[in-house]
Amino acid sequence: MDELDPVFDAVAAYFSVLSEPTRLKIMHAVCMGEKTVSQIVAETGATQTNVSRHLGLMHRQGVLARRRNGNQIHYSVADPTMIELCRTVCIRIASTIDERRPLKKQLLKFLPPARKRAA
Amino acid sequence: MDELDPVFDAVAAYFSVLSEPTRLKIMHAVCMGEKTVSQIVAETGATQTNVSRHLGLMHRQGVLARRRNGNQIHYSVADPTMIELCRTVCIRIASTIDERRPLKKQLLKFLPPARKRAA
DNA sequence: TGACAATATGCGCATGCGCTCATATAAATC
DNA sequence: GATTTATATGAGCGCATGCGCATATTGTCA
Repeated sequence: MDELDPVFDAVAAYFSVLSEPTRLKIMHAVCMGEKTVSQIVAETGATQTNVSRHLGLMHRQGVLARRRNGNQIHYSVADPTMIELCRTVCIRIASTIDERRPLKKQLLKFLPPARKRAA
Repeated sequence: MDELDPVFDAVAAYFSVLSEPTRLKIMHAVCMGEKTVSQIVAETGATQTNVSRHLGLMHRQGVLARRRNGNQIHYSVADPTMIELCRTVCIRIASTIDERRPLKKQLLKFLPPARKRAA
């Protein structure tokens, strides 16, 4: 089974991107369209340094795309699979904790209106 | 955005389970049916201690189900969404690294025969 | 009851990782 | 060129986590 090690490492690295609350906030911020670093900082409430670090990491991983416009840099989702995974997990968690209504409602906010009904 | 913090934490915790190679090996070992701890240890090549730790964690998270049979304990997948996520990521990674054929072939091993053709 | 097999757990270590402070780079504006 | 705005980066800290060794727990069988 050793020859599969690089496979497991790659998959683990992929999931690692989404295993951090701040990065998930960033995904949530840019999933509807590209955003400036400043916008992301404002939306997430995280430090500029910290946001920049995570953005750099996500860009290196191929998750986010960069676009420079003068002074500022716009980030957008480069890997739609990431969004798909987030939606899947949100649906799953929402169904798991049916008793906790407020949290469920918040989770469903992540779904586009169309799929909100389906769930 | 602060009121969404518990949501992001929950989603991050969910993905965290899959962000570790050894736990992915365990998922791969039990995804086709329940297995004994000893069997999982043999299949993954990891230490008994380490496997037991990960199994306990995954069980506490609701990912795996336990079943005691005399001396030994059988673990099985309790959350099918986890498998779905793994398949999604495997497909994604395989398509990303088209040039690295050997790795791609190994990734596709994770898919059931039916979907292997679809991908 | 004693010995052996299967699984879990306390403890300590080492590494990774997220975070912050200060500073560096880059572009715009004066 | 100097200042201001926007973003990135080096250094260091603290904590979480994966791991292994030894040992505890639980069950089986003689």
